[in-house]
Amino acid sequence: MNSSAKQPHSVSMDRRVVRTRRALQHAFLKLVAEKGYDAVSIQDICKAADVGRSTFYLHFTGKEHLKRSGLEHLRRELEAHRQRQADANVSCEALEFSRPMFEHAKDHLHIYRALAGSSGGGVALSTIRDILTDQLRKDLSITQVTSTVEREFRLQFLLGAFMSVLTWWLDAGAKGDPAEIDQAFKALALPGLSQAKPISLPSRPGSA
Amino acid sequence: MNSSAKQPHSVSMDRRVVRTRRALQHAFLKLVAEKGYDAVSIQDICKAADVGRSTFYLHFTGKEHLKRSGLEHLRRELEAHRQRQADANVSCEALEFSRPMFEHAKDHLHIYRALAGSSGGGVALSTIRDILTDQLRKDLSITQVTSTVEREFRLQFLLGAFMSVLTWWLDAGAKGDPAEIDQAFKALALPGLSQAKPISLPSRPGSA
Amino acid sequence: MNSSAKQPHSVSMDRRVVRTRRALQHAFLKLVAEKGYDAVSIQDICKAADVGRSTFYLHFTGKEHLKRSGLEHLRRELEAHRQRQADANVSCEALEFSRPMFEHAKDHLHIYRALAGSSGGGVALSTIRDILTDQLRKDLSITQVTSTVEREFRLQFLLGAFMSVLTWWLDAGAKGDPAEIDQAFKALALPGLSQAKPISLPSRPGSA
Amino acid sequence: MNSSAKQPHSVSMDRRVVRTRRALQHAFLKLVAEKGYDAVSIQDICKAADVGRSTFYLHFTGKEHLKRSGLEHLRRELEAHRQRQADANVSCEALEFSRPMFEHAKDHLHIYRALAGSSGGGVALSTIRDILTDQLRKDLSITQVTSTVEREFRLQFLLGAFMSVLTWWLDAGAKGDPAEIDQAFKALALPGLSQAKPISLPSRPGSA
DNA sequence: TCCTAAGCGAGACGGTACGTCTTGTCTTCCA
DNA sequence: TGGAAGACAAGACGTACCGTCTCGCTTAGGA
Repeated sequence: MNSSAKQPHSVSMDRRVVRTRRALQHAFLKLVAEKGYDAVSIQDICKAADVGRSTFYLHFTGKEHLKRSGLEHLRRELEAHRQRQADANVSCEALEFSRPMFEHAKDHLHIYRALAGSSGGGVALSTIRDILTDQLRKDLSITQVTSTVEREFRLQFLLGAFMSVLTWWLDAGAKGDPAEIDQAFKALALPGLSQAKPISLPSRPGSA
Repeated sequence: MNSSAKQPHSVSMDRRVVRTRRALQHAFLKLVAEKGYDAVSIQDICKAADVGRSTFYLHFTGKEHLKRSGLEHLRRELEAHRQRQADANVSCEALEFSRPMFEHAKDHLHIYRALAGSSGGGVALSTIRDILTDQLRKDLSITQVTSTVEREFRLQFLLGAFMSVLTWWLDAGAKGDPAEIDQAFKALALPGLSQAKPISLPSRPGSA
Repeated sequence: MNSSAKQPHSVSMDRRVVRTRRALQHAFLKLVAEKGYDAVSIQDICKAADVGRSTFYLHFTGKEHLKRSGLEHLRRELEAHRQRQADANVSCEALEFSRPMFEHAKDHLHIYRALAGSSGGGVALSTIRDILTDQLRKDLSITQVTSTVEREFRLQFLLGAFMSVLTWWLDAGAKGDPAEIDQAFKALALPGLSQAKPISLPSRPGSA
Repeated sequence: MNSSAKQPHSVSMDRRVVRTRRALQHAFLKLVAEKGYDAVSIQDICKAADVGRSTFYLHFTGKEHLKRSGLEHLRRELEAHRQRQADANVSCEALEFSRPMFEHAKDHLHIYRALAGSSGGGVALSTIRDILTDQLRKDLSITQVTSTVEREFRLQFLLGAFMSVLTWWLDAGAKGDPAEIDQAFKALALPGLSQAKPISLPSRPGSA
């Protein structure tokens, strides 16, 4: 009963279990936001959630697992959100990934600030980045860029820039309409991308 | 005797001290590259450096201190490198920070891969980022951008993109001439920057 | 429903209950014989008996209770056996307790080896000893020994010797006729007892 | 540095180590006397000795080890005591083991009561028994008894009786001269032994 | 050249946290 | 609706590090 994926969320799951997990996840977010991921011990979480430490291990294998359980939830939400966006908005311009992300972040500000803001140490940044990587890769594959290296290079550039901007925006309170920040981001990013000139790069920089 | 700054480097410093510190720093880099920063315990470092654990605490207050001591060294080197570059090359184009950085990274590849590569978990990324922030801020302050917010936004964008590209390049082995990757980076970054249109942003997104 | 004494054995007792208890007691004996009393956890017993752990607590208050429940059964059997012997055999020589005990042990060898043999750690030795103490006390009270202290001293001597011999005999497989070992035991014990000389002992060594 | 046997007792051993071990052993005895061996947790011992729990594990592998360390000490002492007795008293009558034992027990009453008395649950009884077994075996081997089985049988009888008497005597406060109780013990034991008649026993009751 | 101050190793020590295990109670769910 | 399943709190276990400390030995660098 350890995996959060085992039970499709509250389908015939003991109500105590639901209660306990929610308490743990909530306490986790709170503490991470306060002290940063590394400084939060499992004991802290249990104390904050008012849950016995052994009970913690009935549900999660460790701090890492608890974190991932939350992120998995996030991923599913984001994926759904993106899908809805894509369905509604046909005018699929380039860099489709950024807008839904900003919107979703604003909608779940408290979570994102804990997991992606500078408080909390950006625990989940790499996970979010992975999620976005998938999407962006698709976006770029349909462009005119032929070289794999060139494509990967642009991927890194865009994602780095985006994650940085996202974190900054979250830290600042995510004020304003997500559309605004998205527009600003694209204003900086697109001109460079549209440059046809495929800069020469070492033919095979590696795969790591 | 704890601070590395106390002694102006090898001026009348006991040779044993030098030996010990070097051994510790070397072991630290090796282990971080192998297992990642968090997974390296002080005990590991001492064992690898063949240094008594209590001796460690004669020189450093903890793992964090040891890391910073190495980065301080790096910072000074980088600063010097930048200065030399600036003196020699008068054609100060924009985004002056990137080129020296790529070069310095390639020159000290083994250190950078341990501290900034994905192995090692990017321990020093934030420190490097801080170093670059100072420089980039100066670069941007002389541009036409007036709004503080707009400037900060561009800063985040550029640094994020740069750090991402740098890490990627390092992970791939830092093949090719630093000038090449620098050129590629600027090709993506500059067009967006030169856009005069200062995108409207929430007047005061924050200060963090 | 906890006490085994509550129901006078199979008088209108739910057959499922009987089944469950028997399963637990059986598993208990098996495991004690295998690993010794202390090393057997309630979890082990339940697993071996294929009974839910909470069910265990419906019938017994703990491991100790389970053990006693078995011994109570034993005590009743032993008492009955003794009575039968006494009725049949009128030639009540001294040390009447030993013979029925050896016989009963041989008759229920598997139980005795688990509870009194060196495997199992002699869990029940003290209980058996208590049972025998009652009987022996009566035997001794009719002898010529007057001093309470002297009587107690002889009690301890005899019981200690008997329990030790019994355990040894059980560990060795309880081979041979119980009458033989009983005869041997008495041959060592009786001469000393028949000595009339009441050795001087500190008038009141205590009461424990 | 875990074994108490490694260092011949305070020969160049860190005084802190001596202090800590003594504190632990002392606390152990006290608690065992109070609550019985099983009910004493390592945490209790550490708290009572005012020693960090991790420090405990620097010296002992567990409760068992701590117990044995004390008994090892006891064994050496007893052996020495026996030797002294044997040297002084040439009139080596039979059953030489009992007298020194009673004397030693009286000399170290507080230890014996904790480890062998009924309070404390007779933690060390089996160990003491083992020690005595060696000695008694020698005593019996020089008697006229030829059969191995017969000899083993007498061994069990005597040891059982002796341990029982010893425990009883300790529980009662070990009042009186050790010589008195020893004399009483021998008065019960010797007549049976001197009986020449080697009772028939199953030729080979086993070896366990 | 010596000898004195330091660097150093070894490791004892009290802590904190870990992940595991067992116990006895209490609650949910299902047949 | 009563009993089985199992969630739960409590707390001990043995391990791993941490940071502090004391102890002697070695050794470098100034007298």
